[in-house]
Amino acid sequence: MSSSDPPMPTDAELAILRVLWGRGACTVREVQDHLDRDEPIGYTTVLKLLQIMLEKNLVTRDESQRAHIYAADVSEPSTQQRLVDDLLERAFGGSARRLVMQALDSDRVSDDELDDIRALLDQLDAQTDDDSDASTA
Amino acid sequence: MSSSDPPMPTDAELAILRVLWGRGACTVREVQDHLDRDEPIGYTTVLKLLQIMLEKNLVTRDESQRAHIYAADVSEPSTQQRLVDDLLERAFGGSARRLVMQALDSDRVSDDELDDIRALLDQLDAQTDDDSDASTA
DNA sequence: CTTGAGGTACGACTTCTTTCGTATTAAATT
DNA sequence: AATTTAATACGAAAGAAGTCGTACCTCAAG
Repeated sequence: MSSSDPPMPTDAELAILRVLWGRGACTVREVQDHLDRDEPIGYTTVLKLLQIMLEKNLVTRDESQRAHIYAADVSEPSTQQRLVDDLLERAFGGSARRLVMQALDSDRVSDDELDDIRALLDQLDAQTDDDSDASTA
Repeated sequence: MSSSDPPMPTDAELAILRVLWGRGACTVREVQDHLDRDEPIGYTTVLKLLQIMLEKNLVTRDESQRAHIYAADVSEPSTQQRLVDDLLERAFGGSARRLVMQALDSDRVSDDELDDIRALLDQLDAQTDDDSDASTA
């Protein structure tokens, strides 16, 4: 294996990844400028974090220019999936149902979002049916 | 304020809370015996964690017996809610829709669970309508 | 050539979490 | 009463995460 299992990003690393996912490859300064934290964060702090993330293979960097350009080396969905799975294990005993219910039961979900989710449910139903059909074959 | 805002439980603390939620009030030894960790964990470690959790108001204890009895002082749903909200902010930019989709998109969800979730969706639709009516009053 | 702006590298400090060793206390048993 | 057993309390070490200061490098402008 070469880089099969990237480690779970820490809090600060996740904040940086979110910038890279949102804006694409960035210099250190760009990342710093677009982190939205409560507290402002020093330039060298961001730099150091990116260097650590490079070692962990969470990002890649292009050193061809003087200002190195960093890009995410893990995808947003796969990272989110790992975070959700982790929370699922740690706090919900693996029950996705209960996690989803907690998520929905916050007041953060709009009607439109509910519609979207309902659509996804339908789609999953179809998939699950396909699966069971396939598994009986 | 007296104890209005309990802090977010750490990993080890959450594991302990899960024992207390599942089994009700416990002695230190009971907690230790029912923690399912990869590594076994020392008695005094559990004790120390519970003492810290007591200071943080995550648990209460009954000292009337020689072996103190600890009980969760935060509820499972409210804690789960806070963990979900936290993940929502940190990784999903507050979009519950996307979190739910990640959660559902794992292969962990059965048909029955999907039905449950659909039922909750319907219920939420009703609630949302009620809320908008009420908020105009 | 000198200087200064803007970059990288890296060590070190702080705080938080987890862990356990050791001291002490209290009860029960002999 | 003495001893053993089982508990609590507490200090402190080890590790991880986040933060920044400082040193150094490079290039371009004067």
